[in-house]
Amino acid sequence: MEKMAYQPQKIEPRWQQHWSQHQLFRAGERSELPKYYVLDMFPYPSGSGLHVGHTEGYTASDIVARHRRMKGFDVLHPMGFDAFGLPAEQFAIEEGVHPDVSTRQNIETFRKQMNAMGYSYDWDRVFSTSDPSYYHWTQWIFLKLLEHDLAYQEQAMVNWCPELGTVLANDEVIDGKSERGGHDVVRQPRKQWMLRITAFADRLLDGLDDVDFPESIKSMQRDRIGRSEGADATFDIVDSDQKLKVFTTRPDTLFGATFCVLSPEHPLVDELTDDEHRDAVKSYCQEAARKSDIERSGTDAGKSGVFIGSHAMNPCTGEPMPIWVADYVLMGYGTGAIMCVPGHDQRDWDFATRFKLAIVEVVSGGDISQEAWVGEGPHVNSGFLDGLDKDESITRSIEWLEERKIGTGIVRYRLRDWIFARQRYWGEPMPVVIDEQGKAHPLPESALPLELPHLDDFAPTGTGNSPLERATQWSLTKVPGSGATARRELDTMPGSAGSSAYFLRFIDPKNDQALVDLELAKHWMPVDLYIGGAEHAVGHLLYSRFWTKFLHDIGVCPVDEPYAKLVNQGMILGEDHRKMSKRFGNVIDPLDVIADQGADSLRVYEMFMGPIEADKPWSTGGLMGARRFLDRVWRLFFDQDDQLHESLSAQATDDQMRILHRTIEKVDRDTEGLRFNTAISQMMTFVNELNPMETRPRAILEPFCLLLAPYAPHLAEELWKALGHGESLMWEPFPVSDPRWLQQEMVEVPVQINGKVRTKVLVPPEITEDQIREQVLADPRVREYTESKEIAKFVWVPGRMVNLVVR
RNA sequence: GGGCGAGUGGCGGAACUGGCAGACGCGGGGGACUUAAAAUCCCCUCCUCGUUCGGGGGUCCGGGUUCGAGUCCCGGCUCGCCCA
Repeated sequence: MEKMAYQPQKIEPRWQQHWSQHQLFRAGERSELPKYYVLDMFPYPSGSGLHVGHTEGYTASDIVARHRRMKGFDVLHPMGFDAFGLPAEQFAIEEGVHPDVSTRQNIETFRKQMNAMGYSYDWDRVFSTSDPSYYHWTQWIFLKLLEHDLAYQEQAMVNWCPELGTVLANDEVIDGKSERGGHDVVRQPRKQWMLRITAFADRLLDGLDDVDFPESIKSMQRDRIGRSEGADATFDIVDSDQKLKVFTTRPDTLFGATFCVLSPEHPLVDELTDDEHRDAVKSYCQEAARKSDIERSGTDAGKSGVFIGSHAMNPCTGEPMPIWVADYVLMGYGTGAIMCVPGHDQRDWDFATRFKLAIVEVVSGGDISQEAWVGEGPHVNSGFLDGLDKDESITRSIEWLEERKIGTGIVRYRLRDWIFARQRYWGEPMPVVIDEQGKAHPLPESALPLELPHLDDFAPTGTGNSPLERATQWSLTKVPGSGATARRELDTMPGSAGSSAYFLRFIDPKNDQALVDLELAKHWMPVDLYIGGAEHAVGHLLYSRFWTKFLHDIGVCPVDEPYAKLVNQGMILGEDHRKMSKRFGNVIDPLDVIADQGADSLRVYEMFMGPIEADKPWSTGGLMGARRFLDRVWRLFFDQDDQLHESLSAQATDDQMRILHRTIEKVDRDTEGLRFNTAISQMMTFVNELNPMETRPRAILEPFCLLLAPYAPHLAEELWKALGHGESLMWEPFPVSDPRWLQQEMVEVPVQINGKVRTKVLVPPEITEDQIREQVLADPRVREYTESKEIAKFVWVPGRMVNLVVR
């Protein structure tokens, strides 16, 4: 007869079916228990399916979900699909399939893969952002934003990508190319729907103090928000009635301002340019328009610029300051004009040196003939600020500006409002109609969801208009409540719309009266653990935090921070240590791995590779190691003929109890702390130590089986059943370690002499200092080193080590 | 240029609040079993001197604090990410 051994391909599908049939992972069934909400960043259902990078994060969250269930929590662990947006649409266009069809197909593939991994999602709650019953509420939130004056239309400079036929968000543009496809992107003015995220800038900043996110993510968000305190100052222009408003973070250095720089787009450029300089300025501005913000503020910043022939008056010194145009000053930030203090700003110093402009010292402490002095020191050459330090003189200079009504203290942000429109087909329709005067009217809530009309030709129009203009029937409508002719808004929402409140919808996915029932939301929010890639560090996280704060304000969401704890899983690199990519041919498909070694091996291997947040290279050998570990687990339970080991009924020995309880303690603590790699290494140690032992007592194997369950759930179920249990172990209580078995009878204590380990002594853990001192000094090895020497010091760290300082 | 993070065997990585550096796994070497191979099991595997016991060195580099530093402090180098 054929030997069974461990055959994951046979047992895994069986248990997946069992779990799904018995709906074992439904949340909310045990509401008397404390809740735990563990969420993955849901995926774009792309055509290429999941790869092993996705499965790393999903496996981690699944282990946490399973561990928490066994620890007595009611766990909400949902999954859905971020189906609207560019990736799905580009895929559809490339394949010549309607996105509605391709999205469904792709979701089917994703679900198949996720099931094959053995993930314990509550599939009752699944939705896709492209489902009308879901985007109903995305549209509803938009109406609420409109109602609260947080959505508005504006002529704005946008990133227009002719190839994709749409406007892109700043974070979808990298080095002047589109993130998707690498197409050229140009700056263009266009009337756009915008969301006033800037109104929440301070709250988005302050909220970071209260959440458990990686420091790097927090600092990226702080950078993006870019709060800076300073002052606006208004300068007179020599021989002109115009005034020039500049923003500066260092109003205290006003006495050192020797020139001003305007952005090429600044409205006064034309008026203030004299005839002599007009040609040069004009061609400079045209050149600048071709560059992206990133190029302009990049490393060459401050290397170019032209004088326009006018001067502003320095209000402190009364000296004229030549006005220049330079492309490193951006219109989108501050007032689009700056005052330059070359003595104390390196970029201004470089510019002044290059164009031979005056450099004046106003803060002492450096040598401004060599470089700008950006450190602190008493002010000099600064009239009423002389001798004051930085903080004091900032305060005084702002007071001085305000007294003279030529300036004011102000806080500015780098954060821009959120461009909330795409000229693409595959997105949420805006619940808005435009009347013949061009005025926007919101739809009533009763008209939601406004369904996306079916279009056979959904490709971008190429004119900059949305493909929805082809849906003429759909587009033609009336102004709600008036009967006046109108057309629907043809732009659709951007990709990040659907993911900005989805965590709320998972709580109550079938509610057709509200986004989410408030009581249920109070129960489940916030998300206790959110796992996903760092690529969403700013965009998605900032947007969803913004929406959460807004929904909180209008009483719809009980919390104002959605995620209590965030973890970014690292990248899985190819076996060649390069980023996994079709180009390098180093992509690993989880389904192939599952077919070869089983899902449990893949789960255990990915968790064993290293810390969850680190980038780690794939290793086929490493995967085989995980498989061998599970093989050894199998053989721990079964003999050669696949019969349970006869010694199952044996009494557990003290050694066995100690190794078991050490393992329980470490696996529990490490799983809790998301240190899955060390939890697994402890289970490996357990198997290695138990393997040569004579007996395999049930009292040892059963708890181990439960420890293994979150990591290798299929194998654990199979073993649990073999041990004679009729029920799934998914809700069995997680083993608890007994402190009595954590105590060692004797501990081996290293003895150092002058910091070097020379010998070891075996002592009971509760030995006193006097006792161990006596034992150590009597030790023959120690005596070799102490003979005829003085013992200057005796250090005893209880239970850890001894150090003798000998002279 | 600024911020954040990282640098430990041939490789992935361990090391609690300063306390035996290299757990666990991969790879490599040797052995057992086998007609043979695979699989499995056992032993060795940081470098170096040494026959063994043992000695010396060793966590990117240079200093420091400490009885004791991978861990803390100062200075430097390299890499990664973000911002400029």
